[in-house]
Amino acid sequence: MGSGRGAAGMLKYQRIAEELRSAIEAGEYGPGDRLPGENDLMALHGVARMTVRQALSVLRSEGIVEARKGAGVFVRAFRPLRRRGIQRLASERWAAGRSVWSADVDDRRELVVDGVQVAREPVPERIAAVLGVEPGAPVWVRRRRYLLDGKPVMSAASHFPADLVADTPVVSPDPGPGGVYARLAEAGHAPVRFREEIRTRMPSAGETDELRLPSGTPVILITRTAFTADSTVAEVNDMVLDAASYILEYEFDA
Amino acid sequence: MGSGRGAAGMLKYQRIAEELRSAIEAGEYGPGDRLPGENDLMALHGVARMTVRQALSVLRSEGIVEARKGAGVFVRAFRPLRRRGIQRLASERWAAGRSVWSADVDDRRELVVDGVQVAREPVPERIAAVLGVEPGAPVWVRRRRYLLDGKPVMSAASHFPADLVADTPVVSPDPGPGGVYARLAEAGHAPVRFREEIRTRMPSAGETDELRLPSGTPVILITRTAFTADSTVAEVNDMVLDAASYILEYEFDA
DNA sequence: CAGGCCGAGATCTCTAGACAGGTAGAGTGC
DNA sequence: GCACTCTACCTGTCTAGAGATCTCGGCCTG
Repeated sequence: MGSGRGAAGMLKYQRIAEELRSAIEAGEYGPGDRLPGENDLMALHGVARMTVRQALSVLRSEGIVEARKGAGVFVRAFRPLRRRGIQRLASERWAAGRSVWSADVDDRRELVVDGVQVAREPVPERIAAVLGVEPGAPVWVRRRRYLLDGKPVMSAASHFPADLVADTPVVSPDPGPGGVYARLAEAGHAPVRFREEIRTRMPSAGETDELRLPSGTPVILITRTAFTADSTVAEVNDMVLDAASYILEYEFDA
Repeated sequence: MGSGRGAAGMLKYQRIAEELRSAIEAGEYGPGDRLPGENDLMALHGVARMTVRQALSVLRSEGIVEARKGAGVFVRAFRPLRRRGIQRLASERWAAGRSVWSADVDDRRELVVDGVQVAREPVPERIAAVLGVEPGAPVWVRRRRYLLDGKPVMSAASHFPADLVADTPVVSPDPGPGGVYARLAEAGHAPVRFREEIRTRMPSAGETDELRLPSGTPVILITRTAFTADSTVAEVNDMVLDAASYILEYEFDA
């Protein structure tokens, strides 16, 4: 048969995708509901399996449905956290001994830290210049993952210049109340200014794996640089967030 | 043949995708270069066309490759703009009569405005609550698109309460030096505080169309709310950015 | 030399069928 | 009532082939 513009000027797989999409938008299928299966759609539209699969792959890559092998195709939900970029780093917060992250969760949902690892590693090239150390020089790296309702929503790797944090609680797995910023302050390296750089792209295979992302979800990359009063860099924090789990917020004066 | 784990524990299409991916990362194919075509890959790996296509679709959905029908599959480039969220809205800037957007382009590349439209429209539901007007009430909407080297990288729609901007240059296509914020200030509604909310997802069909996005590129949604000194909302600006064209930056004190 | 035509080659769409492997509910046995 | 097995169903992978449609460079004409 080949292709050729179909009846309504639309390709078959586009027609099927469009029909399902508008059914979802109309609320016929709510979050978590199962869509008709491949076999149903084949019979319903009189097309081959691969055509139905292409229609479903459109919806998957748009991130509005998620296929679970052996079970079916399901409508995805969007229930993001709100991450307040500026207030959460206000110094009263970490000075008071509260964790920086408690500012993230607006509902009663809980972010838990998973698998903290602290190690001395050679500095990645991209970060060496920002930290102001020689490429390949050792830095301290704190890696951890954050789970929401058991699902990973973010992974982070903080990089500290080795001479700044050696023999401080910053390099112990549990840095104590107020987090690493409170410890940095006690060591005379209080962060006074932050820069956050944000970009977004589709995840690499490793990121998909680590955050257990369904296909069709982008990741948000945030690189935060913390500056001390004498303009040295105390930390470079590389974060990878599940885009479907976050809304970022920045509030500031003109 | 069916599937079943292949030789190296990897599926055929994954093996092909992985091979191409690492060749790209190794620099064998630079930005803009053409990859081997479907027929070449079929012959080279001894697989069916659909299998090669699935491999290429993995790379496309990762956004590292872009197919041009009739021509081939090409490696994509990533040359983003830097958008400084806070400095660019500092009041000295628009008071001095400079356009807000000149702060975006760091290189010598130029952002040009395309197709400004100003109209009175019923307020979208999502924005009504923020603006503090009745759902469906008329508001003034400024729509425009921004092009970089002829390619659209962002579209924006600013919403103003009707009573605030009626009979001001804010609702004329060309608001004059300093942009709409300077005009709002002259009308006694100078923005003194901003909130930007950021989220990210795959684009809808309309967004793909308007920004001419290749598949595999997410969009960044920024909603900026501008507050005046008496805490009323002067503007809600809904922006859609091509994620491959932007790095966002926010810099602030602890 | 400019401009249009044309064809080779590229991707895109679609078919019909097959097997692999995961899921979840029904039914069975204790 | 509980745990286990079995099975029908579902998605994932792959084949071999064919027509549609777009691109781009070469050729030919004026």
